[in-house]
Amino acid sequence: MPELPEVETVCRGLRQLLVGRTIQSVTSLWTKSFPQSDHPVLPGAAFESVERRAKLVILHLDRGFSLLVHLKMTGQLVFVSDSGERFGAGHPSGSLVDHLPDRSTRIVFKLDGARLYFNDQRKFGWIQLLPDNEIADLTFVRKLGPEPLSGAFTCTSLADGLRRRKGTTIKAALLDQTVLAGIGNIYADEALWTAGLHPARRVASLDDTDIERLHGAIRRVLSISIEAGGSSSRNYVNAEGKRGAYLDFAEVFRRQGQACRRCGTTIIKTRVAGRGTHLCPHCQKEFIDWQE
DNA sequence: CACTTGACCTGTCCGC
DNA sequence: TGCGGACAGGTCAAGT
Repeated sequence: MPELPEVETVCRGLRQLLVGRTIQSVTSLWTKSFPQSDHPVLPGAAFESVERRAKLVILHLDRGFSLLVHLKMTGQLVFVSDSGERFGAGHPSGSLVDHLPDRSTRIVFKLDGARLYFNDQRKFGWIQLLPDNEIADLTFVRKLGPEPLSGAFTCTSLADGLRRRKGTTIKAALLDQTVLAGIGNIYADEALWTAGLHPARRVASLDDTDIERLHGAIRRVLSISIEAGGSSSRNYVNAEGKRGAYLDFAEVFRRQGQACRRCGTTIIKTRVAGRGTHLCPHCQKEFIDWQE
């Protein structure tokens, strides 16, 4: 599930817990999750820094290599110290991952004094080891659009990105990582409600004001979620195995049948761009493009 | 080129 | 209670 706010939250946690630690060994329980798990550079390598790009976790090691981790739908990176001490136990949003490894555990990094678990129920996620200087050359990294919370993401850059997707719906365009990086199904729905735009609106029908509202909505929704520690959805946990709180504040996602907090109309769930889509039929009017 | 669909997997939930 | 089918937060490779 993890989208930008969840991946950002995981990265912030790992930065505190991982940097300075050394990998002692790597155990693979599912080869396809990390085909290079027995690479000779790994034992003895230390974590230097943690970075996020789009929904990608980048763990920089010394020795000039990095581990790239994509959590896809159900991936988790959970840090557990050898003492068994549970970080943040008793946190209000609670709900810890209990005993690791469990049946979703695919890769175990044994560190000095701790373990890092890569869990992934649906096995879509992956880990890749590669030299630092090759990260930027990866095709899918090169194609990524701007980071929505960076200065590079402006109304103009959004309009430029959308120009390439004029023929499709605004929801499909927001999910396109080459338009902007890091939005997934939850935050697409949330941003479109915030901007008052119907998900099935054709990109070509948006005017400058619409794009301006959408730009602001994207930034606001993502910032609020990061502050809340990401969403509280089923498969997402942060580096300490805890859930976030964002869905407590969600306006439409998984709120079908409940009242819109802006106008009281019942939120509906439908299908747009092949994905479950939540919207308020009053605040997000379908746009009819008249022509004689 | 741009858009849509299917595939990758496991688990859960819902209706019969 | 069991079983089949739809669906789940992502993204690529195919297809049109």
